[in-house]
Amino acid sequence: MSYGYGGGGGGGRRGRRGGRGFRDGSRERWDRGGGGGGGGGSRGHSSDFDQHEEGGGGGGGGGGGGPRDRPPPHLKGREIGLWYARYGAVRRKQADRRSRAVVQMDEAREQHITKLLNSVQSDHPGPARDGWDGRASTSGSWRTPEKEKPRWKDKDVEFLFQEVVRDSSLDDRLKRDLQSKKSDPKYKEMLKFREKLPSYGKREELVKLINSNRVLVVSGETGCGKTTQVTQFILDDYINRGMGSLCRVVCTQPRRISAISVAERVAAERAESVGNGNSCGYQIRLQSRLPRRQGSVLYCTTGIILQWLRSDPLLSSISHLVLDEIHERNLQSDVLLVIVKDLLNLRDDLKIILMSATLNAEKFSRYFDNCPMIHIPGLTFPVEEFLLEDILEMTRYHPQNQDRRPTWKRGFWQGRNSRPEKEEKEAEYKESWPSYARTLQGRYSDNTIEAVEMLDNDDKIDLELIVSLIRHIVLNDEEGAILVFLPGWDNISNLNDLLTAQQMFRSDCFEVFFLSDLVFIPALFFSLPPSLFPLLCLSPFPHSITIDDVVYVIDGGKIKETNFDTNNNISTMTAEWVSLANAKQRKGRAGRVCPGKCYHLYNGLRASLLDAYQLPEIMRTPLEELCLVAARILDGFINALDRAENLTALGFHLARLPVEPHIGKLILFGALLGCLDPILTIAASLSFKDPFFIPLGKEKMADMRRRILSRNSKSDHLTIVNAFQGWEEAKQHGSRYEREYCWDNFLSANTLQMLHNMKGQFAEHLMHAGFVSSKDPKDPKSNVNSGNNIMYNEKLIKAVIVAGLYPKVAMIRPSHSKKRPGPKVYTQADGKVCIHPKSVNAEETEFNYTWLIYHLKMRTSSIFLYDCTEVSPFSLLFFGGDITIQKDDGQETVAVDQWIVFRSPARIAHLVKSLKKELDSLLEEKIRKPAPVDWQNRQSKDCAVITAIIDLITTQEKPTGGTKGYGRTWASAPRGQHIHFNDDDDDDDD
DNA sequence: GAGCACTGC
Repeated sequence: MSYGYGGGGGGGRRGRRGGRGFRDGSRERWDRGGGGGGGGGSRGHSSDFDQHEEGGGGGGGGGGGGPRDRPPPHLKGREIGLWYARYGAVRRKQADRRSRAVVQMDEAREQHITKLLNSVQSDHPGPARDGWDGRASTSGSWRTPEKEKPRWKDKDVEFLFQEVVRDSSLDDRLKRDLQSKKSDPKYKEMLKFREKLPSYGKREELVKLINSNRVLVVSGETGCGKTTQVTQFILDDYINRGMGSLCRVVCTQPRRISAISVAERVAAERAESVGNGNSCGYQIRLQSRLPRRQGSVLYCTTGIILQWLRSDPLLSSISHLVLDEIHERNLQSDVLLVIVKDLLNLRDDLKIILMSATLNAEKFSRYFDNCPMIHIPGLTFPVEEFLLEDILEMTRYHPQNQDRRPTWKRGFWQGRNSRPEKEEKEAEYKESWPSYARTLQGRYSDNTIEAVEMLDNDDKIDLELIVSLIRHIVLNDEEGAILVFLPGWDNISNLNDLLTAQQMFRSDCFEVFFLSDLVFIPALFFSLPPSLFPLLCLSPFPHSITIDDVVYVIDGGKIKETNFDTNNNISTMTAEWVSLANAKQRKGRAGRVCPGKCYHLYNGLRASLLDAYQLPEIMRTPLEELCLVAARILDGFINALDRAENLTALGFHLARLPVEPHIGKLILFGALLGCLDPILTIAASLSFKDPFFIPLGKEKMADMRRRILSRNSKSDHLTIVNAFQGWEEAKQHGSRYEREYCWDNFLSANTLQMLHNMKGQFAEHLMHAGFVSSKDPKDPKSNVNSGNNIMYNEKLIKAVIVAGLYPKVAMIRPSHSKKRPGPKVYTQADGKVCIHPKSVNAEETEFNYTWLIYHLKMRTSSIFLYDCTEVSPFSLLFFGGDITIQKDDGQETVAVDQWIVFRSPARIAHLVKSLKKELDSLLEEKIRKPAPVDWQNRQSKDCAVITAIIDLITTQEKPTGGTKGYGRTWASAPRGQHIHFNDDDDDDDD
């Protein structure tokens, strides 16, 4: 008989899901250390079980040995399942207790640390404050760092602070230049093109409206030329009126790539090169080509403006601020809108131009007190639309292979909505269905009506239907490219497989292209014949392709959406129904050059229930991220008002780093603990993206390369450090080696270069703040503890990762299951979670310790930890939360935040706790008065305490390695006490 | 066994 739920199992499992809920079920499993040892007692109505527990549990030799425990014979059905569930919980608790790592240190260290503590503790009488991250402290030392940091001294930015001052000789020169341009053949040719744009026809009206209003909304679809023309109209109007020097237009773009390409386009239209002090330039993070200070147009990302606001809350150097693509409702553009509205009260000379798609232009006008709007027509051809029932009728398709499993057997989260509004929508849909089905009768065949109903019962996109539709178009319609919108890579890959399996699509006349950057949704690009698309075939940059050749659009009806589930406090990413705005945008992809057709894979009822727009990002984002944006802006305002004393010292520094708080903390610790270079690599990749890519079909190979690069570190973060170091080395040997290295290891050279640049930016910040003495991340003075070129200090780096990312901790329980390899992982809040398959730890079976630290956790098909690093007890004790020392069931333990429990003699635990207090107060002091640690002076208190801790972390925890299950060092699970779980034991959680 | 999309003096 197998362990788990036999006959009554299904019922038990469903009951747990439906009844008390996922989180309650999992929370029970946690041994909270302090909270009463006997787990069974609190819920025990089953005396049979309790007796049994006492009899079987005390043996101590592990569960693997004796005869299998069984439920008492009088229990039946569901009771048996419940008995096993409780039995399993107690057994796990016992096993966890047995498997707790032992925290110890050798006698010499113990004496050394005792002595050290005696010598330093006299320095400050009171106990160290709770935690140094500001959670509990209200003490005065948390106030602003004592010396005010100098303002940013970069040349590029300095001029932005200068107010626009009229310069009449410049006015004259700009006017003469513009006049002479009119005879420049390049300019004239460009002008011919510009004059054909719909926005050019509105030139005079636009200029008039901008000059006579403080805020103007310009609406118009992509392709009407508003992004490239409106800025130029403003500038040229000023120049022509002899006041060019007073004009400085800044136009924000949501994406880096568009800021560059639009600036290049505008420069070309003005027969100039971009930047170089000319009339048009761009600025994005770590990359800029700046125009002249006065009489110019600057395109930049929205984030750049948000950063400027910190130094110059009034944006005093700008005369016109143009916010482009605000209909997208990005987090950053929404935040900027709020700020701009306030800014209008402080600056009566600032002009604001909001550019949006037509769809929601009015909303923005209303937000700005019904400011005037102007509409620019687009240049599009009519597109005929079809709904699911039309498609089924014309293709005579009948669904096969429908998922007929009962709903509860499908994935747990499938069909579950994070937001209550979506549940309501579903209910409304179900209620309206019968009457809608009646309206179909007579207009459509019975076959179609039945098929619509069948497809309605399934969440998945029917890819066979898409194949059938593509066949129909190819056989019955005019020639033209077909663009398919699908919500994810797996859909695209599967559709590609289905298509290429068909004889008719294997001929040379057809070619399938993948575009991943198109309108932010992976889309399958299907065309005939391929000769129509030389760009597609030749261009190494898919996003530079125009899709003017698309005549047919197939809209799968779904879009991937990130959300934040406030009930369970977790980020999610799921495929949801598109909004009307999405559908319209997809439809717009057909008919760019001739009339087109658009096929939506949802029925008329669904169409009537679609939301007008997606919920804006600002409503779907975790508060942490929002607060950060707000804090950074407010920091700028507060600073300007000289009230920075409200920020803690740590907050003060974190607000200045262009990263989220956890990563900022990581960076500061990397500097303070002298291992800057590797930590900055990790920080850059966590805040941007990891440099690995996984091509479709090469997953296994890519996994293998990553595992090799991990060098058995059990760490995705160190894998990235290794990859980065390998890349730096390869680059030194020349670009051919660099290319080969990247190719062999599935690395993106572009991403690695970006990481490199970001590291430089971080180091520069640290230097300006006073934490390090050089802006070179590799400076030896910043890396005294990094290790050497051949071997970096793996253990210390892992400890610093804990310092930055804590409390994002997960617990590992071993699994020796053959059918499901890899560790079983639990977090305190979510219960069982999965390590994402791209992690090097996804299938790891040999861990040295039982704790992981991670950065990104998201719920998609399951709850995944996307990146993780195995970490040691000492690193959690010194760099985690509050330490408590207590006895648990006779065991002497030391725990971090009551949850992460180790066995440790009380004597040692107290020593560790005192040393951590010293570390906290020292770090607090360092952050309050930033200064590089003086590693030369080994006698200094800083150095002595930090060195003692580094010594403990690096020498007192030596896993012997090479064994299965837990590490077998005396600092980990003691010999002879390995935990044995049965192979079928991993069936107990969801 | 899985990868919507962006962004940061």
